[in-house]
Amino acid sequence: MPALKTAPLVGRIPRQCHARPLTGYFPAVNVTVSIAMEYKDTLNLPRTDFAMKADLITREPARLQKWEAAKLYQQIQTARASAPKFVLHDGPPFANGDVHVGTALNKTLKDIVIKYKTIRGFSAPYIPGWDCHGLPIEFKVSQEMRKAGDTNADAATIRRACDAYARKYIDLQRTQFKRLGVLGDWENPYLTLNKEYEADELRMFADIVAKGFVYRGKKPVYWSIPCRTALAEAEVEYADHVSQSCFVKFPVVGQPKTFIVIWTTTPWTLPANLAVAYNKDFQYVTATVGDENYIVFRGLLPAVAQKCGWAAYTETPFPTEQLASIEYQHPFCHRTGKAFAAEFVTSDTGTGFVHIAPGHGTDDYNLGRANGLPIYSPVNDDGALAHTNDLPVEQQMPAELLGKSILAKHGKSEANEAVLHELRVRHALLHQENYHHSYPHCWRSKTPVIFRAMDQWFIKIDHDQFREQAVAEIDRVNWIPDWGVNRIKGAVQSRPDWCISRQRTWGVPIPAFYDAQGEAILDAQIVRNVADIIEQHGSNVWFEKSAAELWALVKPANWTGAEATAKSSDTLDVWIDSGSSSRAVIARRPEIRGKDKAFQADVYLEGSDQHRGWFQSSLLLSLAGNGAAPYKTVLTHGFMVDADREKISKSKQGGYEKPQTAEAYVNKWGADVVRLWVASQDYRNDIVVSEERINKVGETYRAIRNALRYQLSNLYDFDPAKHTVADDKLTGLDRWILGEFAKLEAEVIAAYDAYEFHVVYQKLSQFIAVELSSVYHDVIKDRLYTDAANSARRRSTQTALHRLVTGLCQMLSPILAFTADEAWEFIPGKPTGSVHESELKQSTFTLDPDEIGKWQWLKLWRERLLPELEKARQTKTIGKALDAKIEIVIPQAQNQDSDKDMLRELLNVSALKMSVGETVSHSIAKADGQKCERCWHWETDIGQNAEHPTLCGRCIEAVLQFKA
RNA sequence: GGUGGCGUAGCUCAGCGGUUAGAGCGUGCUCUUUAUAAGGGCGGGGUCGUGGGUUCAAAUCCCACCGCCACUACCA
Repeated sequence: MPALKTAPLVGRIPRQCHARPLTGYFPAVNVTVSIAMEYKDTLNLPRTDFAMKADLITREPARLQKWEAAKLYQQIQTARASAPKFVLHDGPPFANGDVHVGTALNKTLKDIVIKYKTIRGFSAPYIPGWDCHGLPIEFKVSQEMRKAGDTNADAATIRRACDAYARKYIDLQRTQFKRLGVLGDWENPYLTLNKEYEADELRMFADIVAKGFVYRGKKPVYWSIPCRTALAEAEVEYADHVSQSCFVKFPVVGQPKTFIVIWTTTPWTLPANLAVAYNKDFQYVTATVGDENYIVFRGLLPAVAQKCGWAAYTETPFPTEQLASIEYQHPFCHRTGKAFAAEFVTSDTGTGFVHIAPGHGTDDYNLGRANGLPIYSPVNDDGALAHTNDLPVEQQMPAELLGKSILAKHGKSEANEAVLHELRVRHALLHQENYHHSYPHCWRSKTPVIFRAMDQWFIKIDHDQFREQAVAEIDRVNWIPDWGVNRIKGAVQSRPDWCISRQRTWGVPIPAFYDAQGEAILDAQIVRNVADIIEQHGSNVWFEKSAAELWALVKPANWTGAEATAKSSDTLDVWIDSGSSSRAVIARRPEIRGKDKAFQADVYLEGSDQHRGWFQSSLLLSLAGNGAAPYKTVLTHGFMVDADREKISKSKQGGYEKPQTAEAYVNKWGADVVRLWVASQDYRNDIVVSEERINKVGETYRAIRNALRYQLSNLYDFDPAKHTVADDKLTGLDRWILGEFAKLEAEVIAAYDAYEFHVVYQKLSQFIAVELSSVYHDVIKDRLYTDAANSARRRSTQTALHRLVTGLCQMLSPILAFTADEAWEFIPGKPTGSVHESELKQSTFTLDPDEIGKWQWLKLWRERLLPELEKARQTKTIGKALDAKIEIVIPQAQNQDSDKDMLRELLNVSALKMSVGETVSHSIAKADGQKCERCWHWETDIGQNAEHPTLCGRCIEAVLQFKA
């Protein structure tokens, strides 16, 4: 119960009373200052310990401690044990670094959903997770070990260090997430490094292996040179890049001085050139320049001529069908190549001929395969040019090129330079220029990736109509916003086979073996056996034991295949880790297990980049391994962007001056302001991060807080059990606000249900500013303060206030997790200890149609008369509204005295006269009579009581009751 | 290049075929000192991205374009 600030003492003279000569304010009344203050003490002025100043920075951590001590999350779960279930499954953030604002946005949105579902009576458990494996951690750890002088650590040792590193950041991030007010089972999160998780992931993998999805193949994959590993689609991002593009002459065999002209942006792939592609629908021409003939696509000849500086040339048609039999000499290798028709050859850039290196591009690979070319990729793991076994050595690149590094340093790539030099000395280079375009980069090292063919494990997307099934499954899911469906469909429809092997140590091992011939052995039963031993010992067992030991442990009893002589050292793509959570978490944890389908959650909620990331990997794995999508609804949000609308990326290079950690924002504004800011903007678009915007949200926060404070402060003597007034006995004004409030509640609930939190924010803040602050709260001051404390009218208004503050706290609580709970504690007779345990049931309060009509009439008059009062104020006829009396003339007496009183109250004037006349009119004048010392109304009945000569009749009654 | 999203007052958002386009915040002026490091009132502020079209009527539907953003694509 809130402590009373001051006891209402009659007769006691407060200290401050001499601060101002009050006599001037009470004209025609001969009183002393001390008596004036005495009457003030008979007013029911607001009292509360709910502070005006939020002081979130200190108050929020204290409340957090309180929640933890009370085990609030567990209490809520227990209380909702038998309630209908709502499961939001957490996408695991990466266990590295501080919590970024973008991650904070995501977690806050999830928490708003969970808290809303909980307050609507659902059982909505939240099990947070972390993604623990992967390159960034391995990088950091290897770096630290190198600094410490340890350069020769074995895989198991590195992995133990990675484990410790991940756990350290899980602890750090857990603290930061909690600080945001996110409630959940923080003591039992799911971690992709847990051995139970790894085991379930491998069992899922085993199912997919058993169904024939997994194969080993040699095809071009994204390769990150610094990371020395293959990458998946989800691990590349696009960035501007300057390529050293060039136009190159390929001499045609048997036709001296005649060349096919190709254009490439990657000169380093020329040593891998095995063919040239053309488009059979194009018209080609021979351009003669001096004594040389160049074959190009006719439509591009002018552009090529301009670039290559051909001042004058003649043009003769070259029959396209002859291209099929043409043979050309590689410009610097001792081999020849052929031309093949291909549809992907376009007419907008280049020459109409595409240089084909089957080991370095998807189109090239497919064309090469179709025409029996070797998948030749003369690049080693270091990203340097090298010979391979695919071609006779004498046909491969000259020795000068060997060892040249492809990776650009200071804008120059050794390999490109060397190839260009080779072309120049052989007079094969027609033109060279920088070409600006966006190019895929490694998401971790930020360097351009290369396409490189090598032996990898893949999941076959077109296995057994799987791609079509996936697309069909996508249509069964509810995507919010609905354009998300196009995103993921596009991603699935166009994606190549999934390269799932990584040449790294910090990950779940691919439990494959090799026989003496080097043939890979991947068997579902073996994978399951490995899962079992990993569940016991953790995945390090794979790295600690020898191939022979492992083989003995996991070889199936009825094995008839080849004997293993070596084990795989590859690990699984981390997207397999997090993508397996439907099996390893949803189906595993009883509190979130699905009813119809054990592995299926109600909602996934992540940033829109996850359409090609977690949404996709989860869908593909769950569909392949479980038979259906792991979610019913997928909610997507945009990103945090700065004032210039640039994405604030976690891994952005260059960095920001200001730290973009959640902590920085929370420490400056408090979690509730951050949460309110998140809620305030339409998260389906990007969320703009700027001081200006957060500060504005801070203003709204203060308005909300003040409204709650005003309501609480006027309930200090209200006991709902004793004083609640029945609906039909409430005054018209109170019924009106409750009617408005019921409408608001319906709108807010609808907005929450549609996950449109910015609408919740708008509706709530506007209701507080318009209906409450400028109308209701302003009008009820008079009756709350001056009526007798226990009068029916005052209790009626308190009944309304009590309902308002209760409902407001509940509607606000998903967003203002701390403040709503803080205010809740001050509500007399609150139904539960914390607002987060309470249940928001939709109100059934409605106004009668004639009441609604009456209020329309009243509001119309209020709108009409307020500007008139302002005019009177400006001419100094009155100061405040109470100094005025108003007369209005209406056509017919459709309203009774009570309506007249209501209008007077709504306008806060001392007197209102209503009369019937021909035309509508109104007039404003200074009020008659004298100003009552206590309530400041101007009344004509002042001075009728000898004991209280300065009071009006109403106040005399109140004061007499007060004394009694 | 392709696909998608967005573009309404300084800011955040409503409105999504029908009266002079709304709200809050901010801003200017002002009242109040009984929510007081609070509260009230009044005012200013918008070619609803641009240009066409459909319609009696368009911010709202259609088309084109412009701008911003995201995704996508080895432009070889």
